[in-house]
Amino acid sequence: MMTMTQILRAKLTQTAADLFEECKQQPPVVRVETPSDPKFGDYSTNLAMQLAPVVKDGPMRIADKLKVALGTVPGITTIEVVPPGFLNFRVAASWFTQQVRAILDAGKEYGASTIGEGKRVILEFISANPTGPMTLANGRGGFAGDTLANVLVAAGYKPFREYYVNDIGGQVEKLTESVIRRSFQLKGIKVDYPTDLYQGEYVLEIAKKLHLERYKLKSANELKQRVKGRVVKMMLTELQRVAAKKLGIGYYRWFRESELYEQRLDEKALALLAEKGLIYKQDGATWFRTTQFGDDKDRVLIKSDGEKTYFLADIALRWNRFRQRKFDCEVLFLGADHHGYQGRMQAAMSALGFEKKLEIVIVQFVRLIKAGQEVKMSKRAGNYVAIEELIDEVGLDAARFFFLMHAANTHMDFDLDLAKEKSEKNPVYYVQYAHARICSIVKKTKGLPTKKGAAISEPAALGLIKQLLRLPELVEEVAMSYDVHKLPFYTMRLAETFHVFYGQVRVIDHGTVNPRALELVQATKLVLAKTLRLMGVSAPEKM
RNA sequence: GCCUCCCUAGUUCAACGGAUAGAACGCGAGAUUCCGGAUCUCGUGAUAGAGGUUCGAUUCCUCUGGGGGGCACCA
Repeated sequence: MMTMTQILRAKLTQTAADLFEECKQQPPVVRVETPSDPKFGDYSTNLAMQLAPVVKDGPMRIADKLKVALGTVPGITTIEVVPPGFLNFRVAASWFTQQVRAILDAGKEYGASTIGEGKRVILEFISANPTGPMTLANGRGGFAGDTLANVLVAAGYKPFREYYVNDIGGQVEKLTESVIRRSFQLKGIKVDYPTDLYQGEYVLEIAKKLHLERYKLKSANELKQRVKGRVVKMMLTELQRVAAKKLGIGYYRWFRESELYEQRLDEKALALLAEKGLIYKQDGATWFRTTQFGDDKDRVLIKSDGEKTYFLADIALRWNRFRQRKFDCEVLFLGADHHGYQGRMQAAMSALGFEKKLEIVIVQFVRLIKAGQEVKMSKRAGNYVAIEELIDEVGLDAARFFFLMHAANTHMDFDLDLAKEKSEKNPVYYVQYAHARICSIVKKTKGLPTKKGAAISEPAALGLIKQLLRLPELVEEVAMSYDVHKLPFYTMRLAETFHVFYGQVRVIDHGTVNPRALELVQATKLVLAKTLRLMGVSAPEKM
């Protein structure tokens, strides 16, 4: 089903091309909006103003020409030209009311789009090191990534959720060392515990579960090797539990860094870069000339001690994703502390011929406020609040909604003391209440006589239909911009519009049902539930 | 010092370069003899400062001030 914006966009593009020579060569990008103020019509475009510098004429004159050339458009009753050059369209009430039927007919498919063209896109998000509990920022990135994946499905892409596990390397070594030392301490053996080891409580818990005394040790090194494997496994299991059970995120795959080395993809990546003369040795280390691709400085791939950097692994990983597994593109969600990583990563992509395949979304930190004071959090020091605790406190729906409301690139504050109180004032309940109310109404209409009602044309009803019609556009918008925060704002708007409608139009009137109003309410339920599902938030029947 | 993100109402956040800058919470005043008052209606109140580009700037550019995060052979 075509939305009115799609119809108008197509019409206007064609008309502009017919009218102006300049538009034949390069078709203008036509934007059609739904103005907030009804006096500007139901739909509006600024095309004439955009065209003014191109065709070198006044916006008002262009708007007039467009209006005349457009002629009549089905469903449109009037076209107004308004200074400084807007074209405002008014839609027939009958067209709107017909759309309700169309939404219900589309059912679960309503809002779906084909702009994705079946492209396979891999989404990597969270990917916190398996060295401690997930942070609030991890959760924030996780909700955004998961939601975007849902939207991409609706937009016709084939998304693939992946968690990249750094199961080897310095951080894992450090955690293992931490666990071993804690184990000794548990047995009453005095060992020192340097401050650069992991300080969190969870290290003790792992140490308790490990029962180190059962190991028959030959050497400290052997102990470490055997413990390491188990520590990683325990941490991984824990992360998987939190993701699935607490965050409500289902990953298709947990990809281990060690898999890359088992497949020798690091060597593959090195060979490719060497072939292009992009590698050199200095001070015993192997360097990659990322400066040739706009990076500030060259980067190390293999350290002088023979250890491979995560950067090398990340390059090998892209080879795996784009060449071996043939993904068309990737969206990578990174914490703000990694933003300096973008330059070298994109440089590597250019070097390997993967230009524009990798899109990086930087998710800004969550600042925790406690008793009016900012809490400085550090994973190593163990003095931070895990996302799991927050969800236990306020519930998954409230947590997801709250985090999703904030655009990824803005810093956000989270007041922990107000978490509980805030959860009751969380707009998610406002939205869910609208859904529950609708379910209740629909249930009550069962078995009641139906009144022969004319089409509904109350302003509140038309306003509600207009909101419902926004969903398909929203899905496309979010799929292209990754602005998932638009979803919760849309549901709030939709719920509000519904509540207003509820106050003005009766579905059940003195024991009889107005069938047109009932249809509209059912369509609203469908759209509300669909949007909430995209966000991973439940749509309760009652609350 | 260099790079980057942010600065909008008392608070937390919205607004592809468009028309009167929107919500939520807070505060103040109202609304229901029938569908869920976790609702609705009205009021309160903001673009950090100075320039620039533009028909038009919260949005783009420059400078200033304030805050977050980077600037490793860590991730």
